[in-house]
Amino acid sequence: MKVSKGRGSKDKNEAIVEDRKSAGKRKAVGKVSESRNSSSSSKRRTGSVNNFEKQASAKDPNKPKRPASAFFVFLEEFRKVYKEENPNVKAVSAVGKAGGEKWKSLSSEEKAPYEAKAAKRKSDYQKLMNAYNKKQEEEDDEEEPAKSSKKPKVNGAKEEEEEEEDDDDDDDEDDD
DNA sequence: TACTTGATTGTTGTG
DNA sequence: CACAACAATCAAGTA
Repeated sequence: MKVSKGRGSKDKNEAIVEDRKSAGKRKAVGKVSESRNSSSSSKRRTGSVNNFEKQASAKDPNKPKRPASAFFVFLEEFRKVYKEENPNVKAVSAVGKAGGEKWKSLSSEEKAPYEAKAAKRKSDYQKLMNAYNKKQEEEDDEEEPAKSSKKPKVNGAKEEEEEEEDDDDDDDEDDD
């Protein structure tokens, strides 16, 4: 029991989720945002509140992008299938709609493999972030110490996240 | 930019 | 100070 929730009285994210869906796009909802709105002003861009920083963060080529969600993983495959069935349709919106519809049609078990894949990506993402984080610390010297200090392979890179490997799934193996 | 949904992230708010 | 929950942006596919 967590005494009380955060700022809002709504302890159910479901309610919000519904709202989000209702609105269609989660943009400028202005529902319970009165609070953070004061500070964030309009929208909290990418990380930084100041538009100035916005570009800074956006210009980070080393910054790992967000991992694809289960839906995106599914989309990747769906796109291929959709393309074969609809070679004429190359609009991303078409695949998005069709994919979204199909996605909802799938059962939890069917989404399971996709979620598993997405989960794996998430782990990798966190790992990349770890490296990215470190980089930020030693940015003072060199961004990529590839010649001086040579670090062949860091095996125990897992901080606290245990990664489960599926032998049956295709994974990136070792690179020599 | 169009569109999909999920996730990541950031900020706020209360205890 | 820390957790919790919301709120907004972004992630890819091509013309």
